[in-house]
Amino acid sequence: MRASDRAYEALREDIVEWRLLPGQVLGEVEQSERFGISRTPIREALSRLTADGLAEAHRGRGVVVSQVSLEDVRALFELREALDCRAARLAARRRDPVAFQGLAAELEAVVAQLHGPGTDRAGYYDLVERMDRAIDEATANPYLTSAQRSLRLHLARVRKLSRTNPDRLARAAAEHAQIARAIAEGSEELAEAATRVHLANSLQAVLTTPVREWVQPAPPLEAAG
Amino acid sequence: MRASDRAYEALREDIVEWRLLPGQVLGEVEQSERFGISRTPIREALSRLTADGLAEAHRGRGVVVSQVSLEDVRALFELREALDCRAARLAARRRDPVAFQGLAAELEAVVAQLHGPGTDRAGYYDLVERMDRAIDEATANPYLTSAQRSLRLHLARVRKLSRTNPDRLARAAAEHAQIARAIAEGSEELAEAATRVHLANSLQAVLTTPVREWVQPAPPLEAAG
DNA sequence: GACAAGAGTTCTGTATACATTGATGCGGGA
DNA sequence: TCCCGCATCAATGTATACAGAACTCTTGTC
Repeated sequence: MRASDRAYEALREDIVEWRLLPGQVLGEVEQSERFGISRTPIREALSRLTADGLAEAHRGRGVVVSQVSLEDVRALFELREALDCRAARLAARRRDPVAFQGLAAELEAVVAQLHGPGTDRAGYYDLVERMDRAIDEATANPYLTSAQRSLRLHLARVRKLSRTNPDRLARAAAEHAQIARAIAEGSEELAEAATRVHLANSLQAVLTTPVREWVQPAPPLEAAG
Repeated sequence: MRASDRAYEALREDIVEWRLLPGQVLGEVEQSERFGISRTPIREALSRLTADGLAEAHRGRGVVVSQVSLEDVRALFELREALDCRAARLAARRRDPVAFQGLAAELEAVVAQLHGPGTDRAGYYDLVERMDRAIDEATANPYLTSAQRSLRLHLARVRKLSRTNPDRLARAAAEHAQIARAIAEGSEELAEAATRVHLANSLQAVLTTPVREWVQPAPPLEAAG
């Protein structure tokens, strides 16, 4: 694996996991010393982060981690509605029924399990990721999948801001199961409707959950680390 | 302006304008000699092209211009329907009425002019570009705009494949005028419907217009020029 | 004659040195 | 006391050298 790939993925994770806060300056020399590699692969990593929208190149001041505001959350969910609804329709049209029946069954099991004592967040999130991949595969549209990939990066960052309520987790799983069933049945209308319901509830949950701070304070100029 | 920016834009134009054909290998040394700059800014330019999807990094064989197939056209228009319809709705909701009334009037003038003797393609394309920007501004959604920017790059490349029929040009202008009027009136439903009509007709036009070749032949290994 | 193994060559990936540009802080003047 | 301008400096932008890997051509063997 290339050094630039390692640096890119590490920095991306740091930003998504809020270990690197918005406004943080990502100096080339600083990061190259941190990873023990030269500036060249760091430059490529920062370039990719900028293309992803996770960072912005400020002329003369280098690359800084991008801000996330409440307005961004609205904008992200607007784009998500456009992409997810279309993806759900296309997936329902071209899906492998068995695959989505399986996902629906697994999701139902998670719903039942989340109503019990244990809360297996990791298992649920893994299942959602598999369902996203299954939808991407079913849509058979690399351009749509590419747009989704970029969008999910930002959504993951926003999601990490607030701790999802356990009750909401169970309801989200039930909504995902509904989407999977609709796709398995091949009903485009129902798949889109179920997606709309899920997105509306998800946005509601994000907006009503207490978050740390939407607008991060100006970070210290000296590097954290 | 940075050398890497110049190289990126020049290469991007070359790909969109089909001066660089799919499968063409973009060697770092070759391109650096062509632009008279070193490999470093060329690497950054190629990296951006790869992020755009206009080129692909082949392990060991460098960066090559990406292919465009009939399947890609279908996929692009599927994504376009998702993005453009949502953008039209949002623009109708948040638009500046005067701006879109002005665009509608200009488009009507172009329609009348295209029905006459002269065919001012450049003027029409410039007007469409201004309308795209106006919609981007009205949606007030940087993530949606970013997705549109990427998509339009690929669409421009596809569009250059076939010469648009003059009759189709006039009808397309009329459809654009319809969209602008709907947005100016603030009717989300009508804006979306008009967009759907335009996209269906555009796709139809692309698919029925004789094109050079959808699948380009394997390019010569030696660089062209 | 065909296939496989090896050496040569050419490419990418990385490191580092140099140039250039923008930021910062100090001093002078209004 | 505030503002403008210049010098200093630090960080980015670029060039180039080196290392490693992949492809290709050649050669030998079956």
